[in-house]
Amino acid sequence: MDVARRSPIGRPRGFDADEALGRAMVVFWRQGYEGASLADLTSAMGITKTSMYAAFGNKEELFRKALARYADGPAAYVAKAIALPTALEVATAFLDGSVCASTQPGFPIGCLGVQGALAAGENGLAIRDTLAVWRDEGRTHLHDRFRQAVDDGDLPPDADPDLLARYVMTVANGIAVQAAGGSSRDDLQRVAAASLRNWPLT
Amino acid sequence: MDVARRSPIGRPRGFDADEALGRAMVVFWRQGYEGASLADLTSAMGITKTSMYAAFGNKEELFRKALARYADGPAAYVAKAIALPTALEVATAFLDGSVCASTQPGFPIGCLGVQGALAAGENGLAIRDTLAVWRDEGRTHLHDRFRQAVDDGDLPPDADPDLLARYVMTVANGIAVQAAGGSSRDDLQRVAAASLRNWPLT
DNA sequence: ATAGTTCAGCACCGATCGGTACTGAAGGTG
DNA sequence: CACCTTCAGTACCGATCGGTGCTGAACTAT
Repeated sequence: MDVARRSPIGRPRGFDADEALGRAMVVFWRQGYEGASLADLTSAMGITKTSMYAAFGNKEELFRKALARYADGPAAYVAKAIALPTALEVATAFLDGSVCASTQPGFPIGCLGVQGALAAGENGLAIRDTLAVWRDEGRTHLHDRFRQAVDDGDLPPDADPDLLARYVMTVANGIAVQAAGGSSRDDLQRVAAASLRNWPLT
Repeated sequence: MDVARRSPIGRPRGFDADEALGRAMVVFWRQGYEGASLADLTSAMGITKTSMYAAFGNKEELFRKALARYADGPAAYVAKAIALPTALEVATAFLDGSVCASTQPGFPIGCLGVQGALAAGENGLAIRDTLAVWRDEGRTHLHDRFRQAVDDGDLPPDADPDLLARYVMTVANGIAVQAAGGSSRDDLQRVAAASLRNWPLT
C-alpha cells in the first residue's frame, strides 16, 4: 500500500466527489429520501444530473453512500460510545451523542437514520428497509456490548442485555423525533440524563 | 338540536365519506404524506380524483382530516390515558397505548403522527409542521396532567412535570420508530414497562 | 501530434405528480 | 312532470419526477 496512485486516464472530474456527497447527505437529512428531488440534490451538490449519475449511480445509490457518510460523520458517536469501558458510560455517551447529532448547529435537526425514510411509497421502500436494518444494527451493537458487560461483571448477572439495548435505542429514536419537532438541545439532554437515572433498570 | 336533518338538494354522493376517509388515513399512515400519491389514495378510497376533491378539498386537507380521524380512532388512547386517576396510571396507559396502536394487526405499523411526515420536501413542509404541533399538543397535555398530579400530591412536590412529560413523549416516539422498524409488540411492551420502573424518575 | 478515454452540458425521454374543466347522469324540490 | 343542484367520470392541464442519448470538450498515454 501507500503506492502513489496513477492518474486515471481520461478527463478528470471537475468537482470534489466527497464534498458533493456531503452536500447530498445534508439534503437527504433535511428533506428525507422521497422529499429530496434530483433537482434539489444536484443543485446543492453544484453538479448536473449527468455528473451525479456518472459519479454515484442513481438516487438510491446516492442515498446509500450518503448514509455511509452519515455513519462515519455525524453518527460516529455510536462507535465511540460502544468502545467506552462501562455499560453506563456506553449508554450515556450514546444518548448524549444522539442529542448532539440531532441538534447540531449548521446541520438539519433530527437523525438521517430515522427521518430519512420512516414510511414511504413504493419508490422509497428499499431505502426505508435499508434504514430499518441500519438502525437495527446499532441496536445489535448495543446488545452485544451490554452482554459483554454482564459477562465482565460490569452489569449485574440478572441484567437483560436485550431489554437494555432496546430501551436505549428507543430513547435515542425518541430523541431524534423530538429534535425533528423542534425540541431544544437542553431539553433533550435533560431527558437523556433522566432516562438513565435508574440504570440498569433494576 | 336533534332536528331531523333535511336531505340536501341535488344528487347525493355515491360513497360513504367516513369510510373513504378511513381508507385514506390508512394509506397516509403506511406511506407517509409525500409517499402517498393521489392515485394511491383514491384507489384505496374507491373513488375518483374528482370525488375526492369535491368531498375533501385537496391532498393537504385530506391529510388533516385523516389526522383528526386518527386522533379520534387509533390514537384515542391518549385522551383515555390522561383521564386516569394517577400520574403513573396515565404514563403507563399512554405508553401501552402507543405500543398497541403502533402494532395493531390489520393496520400499518408505527404512528401516523410520527411517520406521516417527519422530514419532507417543499410540498410537505406544512404537513410536517402540522404533525409537529400535533405531537407537541400531546406533550402539553401530559405536562398539564403531571402538574396537576403534583398539585394533588399524587406526585412528590419536587417532581418535574415538564421533564416527565418530555420523557414519556420521547419514549412513546421511540416506540413508534421501533415499531416502524419491525419490533414486535411483546418487545415494545417490555421496553414500555421498563421505562417506567423508576417512576417518577426520582 | 494522435489516439483513446472520460467528463459535463444540453436536450429530451416516458411516467407521474397534484389539480381541474367539462359533460352527462342522478337525485332532490316544486 | 319540469327544474335545479350536485355528483362522478373522462379527459386533460402544466409541472415535475427519475433517468438517459448525444455531443463536444478535456485530459492521459503513446
